[in-house]
Amino acid sequence: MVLDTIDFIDRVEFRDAALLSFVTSAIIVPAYDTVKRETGITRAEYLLLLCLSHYPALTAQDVSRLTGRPRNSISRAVHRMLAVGHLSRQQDPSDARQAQLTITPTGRALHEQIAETLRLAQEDVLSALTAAERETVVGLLRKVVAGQDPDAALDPSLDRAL
Amino acid sequence: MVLDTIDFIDRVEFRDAALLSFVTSAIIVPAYDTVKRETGITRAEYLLLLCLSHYPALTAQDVSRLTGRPRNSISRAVHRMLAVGHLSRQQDPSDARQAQLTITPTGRALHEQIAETLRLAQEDVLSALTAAERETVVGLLRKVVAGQDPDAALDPSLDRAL
DNA sequence: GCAATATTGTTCCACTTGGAACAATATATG
DNA sequence: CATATATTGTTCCAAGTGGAACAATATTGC
Repeated sequence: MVLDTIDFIDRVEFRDAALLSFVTSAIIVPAYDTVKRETGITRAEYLLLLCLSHYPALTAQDVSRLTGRPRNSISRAVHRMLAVGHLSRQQDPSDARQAQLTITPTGRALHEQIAETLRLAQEDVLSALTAAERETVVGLLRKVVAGQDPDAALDPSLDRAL
Repeated sequence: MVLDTIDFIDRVEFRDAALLSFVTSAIIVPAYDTVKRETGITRAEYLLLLCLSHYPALTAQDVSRLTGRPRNSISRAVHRMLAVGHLSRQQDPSDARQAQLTITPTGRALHEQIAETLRLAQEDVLSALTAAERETVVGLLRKVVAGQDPDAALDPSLDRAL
């Protein structure tokens, strides 16, 4: 029996979603495995660093909403990253429930290493396209993203695949 | 603080991968949650049914390779689906180690229900594109898939997102 | 033909994950 | 102003997951 994932995808009832999923996974999965092996960092932890490296300060709740991961996952990630000094936490004076999280220089350095791994994986997979083709795909994906119901759009967020 | 996942994606170091991931998740995650809620079916189980509904018979190992999930996950899924009568197993006479798996009518019906959920979610998200645009994206994604190293291509498979 | 190696499917276990309940604090409502 | 409701972050727990070791069988190499 000849088994070929690619032929299989072509016959699936939701082929377009399967194609998207396959390409996404082809980038994300190997890259994330590399990150985990090289740094021991967990997915929630890396999403946390990613968010904090793009905002001056965020609460755990902010990160949860931005990434679509539940608050307890983020809470765990915050504690681990605090323990190894990749971020710092400052109690919010105006609201005793929440704390502002900030990334430290070592956290930022780690983030840059991880981002580079992801970026390389992305280039590796997408190099099958010419520059113009890639621009076309990106443009159309942006159109899809822009077309989502804004309320619903926050939900899928970066969950699961990224 | 204004938090917008979409703006965030635009600033990420690996933006194209993030876009792909977002669109994939926007389809897959809500659809899969619906499937789980409505049918109680697990991801490995649904991948199993999906594979078996597209091949006359497969071994557990075949399914593992097609989906990229480890054999023990498939083994568990096979036992659960056998228990509820969604598939049948027949010992291979030519190789006592393996068994041929076949989907039953009830399994096929369940698969069709699940596939319809996925297909609707796909249409919902991708309806932001015109038919021509969608064809363009699909064509370019196929080119990306075709451009992958065939050995590596089997690995990401349907893992993680689908 | 036999020993070494590979493959299939399973069990076991350690780990990650996310839902639910919770305490502390803040906000809304009458 | 007091009570009801909402929000933040945490802990606990049940479930899913995948690596590793395993027994049974097949294949390979000498």
